[in-house]
Amino acid sequence: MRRVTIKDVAAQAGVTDMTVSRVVNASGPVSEKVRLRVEAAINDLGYIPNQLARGLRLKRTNTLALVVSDVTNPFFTTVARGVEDAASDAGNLVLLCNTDESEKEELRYVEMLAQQRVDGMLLVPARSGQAAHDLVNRLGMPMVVIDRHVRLREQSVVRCDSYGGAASMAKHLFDLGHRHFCIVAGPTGMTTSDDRIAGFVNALDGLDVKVHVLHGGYLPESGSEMVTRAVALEPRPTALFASNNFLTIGALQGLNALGIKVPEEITLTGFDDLPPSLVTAPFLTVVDQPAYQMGRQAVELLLKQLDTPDFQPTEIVLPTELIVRKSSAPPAD
Amino acid sequence: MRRVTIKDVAAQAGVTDMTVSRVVNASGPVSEKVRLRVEAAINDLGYIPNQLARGLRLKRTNTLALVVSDVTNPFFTTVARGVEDAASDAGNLVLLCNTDESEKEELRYVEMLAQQRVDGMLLVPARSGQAAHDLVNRLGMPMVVIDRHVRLREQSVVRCDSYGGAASMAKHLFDLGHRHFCIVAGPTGMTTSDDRIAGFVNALDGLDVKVHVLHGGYLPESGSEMVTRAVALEPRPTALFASNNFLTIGALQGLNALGIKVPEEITLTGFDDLPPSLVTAPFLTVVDQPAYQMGRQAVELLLKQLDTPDFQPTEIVLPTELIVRKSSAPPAD
DNA sequence: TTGTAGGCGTTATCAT
DNA sequence: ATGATAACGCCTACAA
Repeated sequence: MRRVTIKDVAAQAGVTDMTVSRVVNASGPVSEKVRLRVEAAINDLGYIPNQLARGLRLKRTNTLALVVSDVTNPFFTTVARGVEDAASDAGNLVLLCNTDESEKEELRYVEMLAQQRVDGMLLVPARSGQAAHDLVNRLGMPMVVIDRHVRLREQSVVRCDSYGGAASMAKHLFDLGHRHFCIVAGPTGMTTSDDRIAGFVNALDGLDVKVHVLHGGYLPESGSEMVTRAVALEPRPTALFASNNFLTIGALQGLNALGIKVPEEITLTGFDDLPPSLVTAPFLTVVDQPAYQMGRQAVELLLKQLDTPDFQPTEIVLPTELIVRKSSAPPAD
Repeated sequence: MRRVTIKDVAAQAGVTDMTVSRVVNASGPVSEKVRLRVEAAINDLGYIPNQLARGLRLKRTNTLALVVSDVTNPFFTTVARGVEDAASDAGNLVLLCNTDESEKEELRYVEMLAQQRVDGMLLVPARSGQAAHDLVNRLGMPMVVIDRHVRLREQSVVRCDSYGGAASMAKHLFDLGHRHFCIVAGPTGMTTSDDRIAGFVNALDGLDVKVHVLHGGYLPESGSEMVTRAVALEPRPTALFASNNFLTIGALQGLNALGIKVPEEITLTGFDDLPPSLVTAPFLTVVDQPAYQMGRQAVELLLKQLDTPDFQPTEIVLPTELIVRKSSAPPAD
């Protein structure tokens, strides 16, 4: 059950492999007559070009890698869809990797991907992402960072205005009359989370308000856990701001479990919206980011980088949108 | 900026490439002294084995492909996570492809994946999936079909008991007192959908009930659209059963838009649960399938198939679970 | 324990 | 317009 090679096709068509190669890739002059014969042979034999051999020769695999913390998070799911669509449009395949925020996993994947000679990498850095970033750079692998960025490193990034988005949320809540806030955040060190905290806090700078910041994990359970700490603060904050979608959902679950009504007893807001296809009754006031577009643009940037020598690292910052819904209301008093 | 090859390492360590190969793959005897020298050279030079060359020689790429209709559907998102985890555990990478239920796209991907010489394929067939299945078979590519299956073809499948799951739902609704049902289904031809309809209908066979079946697309909008048709039926059905998660959500959105209260005015149920991390207040009565496990087991089956000559097509049918929640209640009357 | 020869399936380059 | 040659980087088989 040997695979059909270019030589088999050549023999069948009575030419050499080079001629077949020219036909397959339209990479050189071939007489009409010969071309037809070769095409017939290709169909007869069911020839499938071997991209391994091709890649070995051309140093190009038409394969990109997407490394995220967890596809299961709808934000990343949507990013992944954008990435796959844009890659597919350009004839590229996408390898998907989940790190679960582990820098060790991240490094392991980068190494595997380097071995696979992927053409480029789309990376959502796990935590600080320094080590992975340095490795990728040392290997000279083209890369575009998505969502978060890596501090103190030159890099191409496609991200959102986390700072401004959080600031707009802070203003919204302040305008509603809130003066005592609690930010439910993930681990420190992620630039998005840090930016969101900074944006929120600085927007309220100079005003007579109190802002607590709680740090925890990045999964819903952690949101639930932090929210029980938040409502135990004295005096109890009247408005909560969670720094990502999983934390927001976890916070809401936690409040439900505690029997605390949103927004009657407390206001809950967050970063990241949920896709309309997942929500029957949109309820949460959130800062939304264009996840799908982030994925698409990251790929476009990466591909441009691939065939531009001396490409300069580029930063693309997409705008966020404040979506006001039922979960935010004036404080009860 | 040439890449370091095995020969560079060999030269640096004062041995031949074969010896380096033996060290890298632990594939033959190497004296302690030489091994240390080679390892030092590998580190010095930052050698990264080229999997293209390796794959070309070994005819093995350690890469699997997952072809689904849309990762954005939480069912497939979860399957994808299971696939990636299991593949990663075995040192494999996963290529992700979205077909959007297009058989043309499906074929295009299968062809690209064959060119990449992936070791095997995990396929959720688009619609009937016949053409893709035949192509994969003709190419002799190992494959495991997930979720749906391809009619009249021998194949390895990991799927759920759609028939039994739907039957248990029918019984649940009948026991609540419902006698007039409407099934909100996707396009015909998908085995899951067809099985769910059959399971539901047959479970009520011989009983004095009425069951309407509506067919449409597979996205939420279609669920909304069908539900407006459903509630216009005379007499209006008292219980709805949607054949997948997107249709269920769409149906609920549609009912909300029409101002029809669930479950007070109508009972709404569906197939597929939503991950707990996405839902704050679980509400829908559903038949749940173990999506993550399906992904994992599919990979395990595929890997077993890879290194078992004459592997016999195997079918794994996982049980479903009826989860009764607030959206189902006795008919109003 | 280590090395030599050859080939995996392509394509760039140069020649005819 | 077509062909011969060599190389991409690695590993199997065999020899030393």
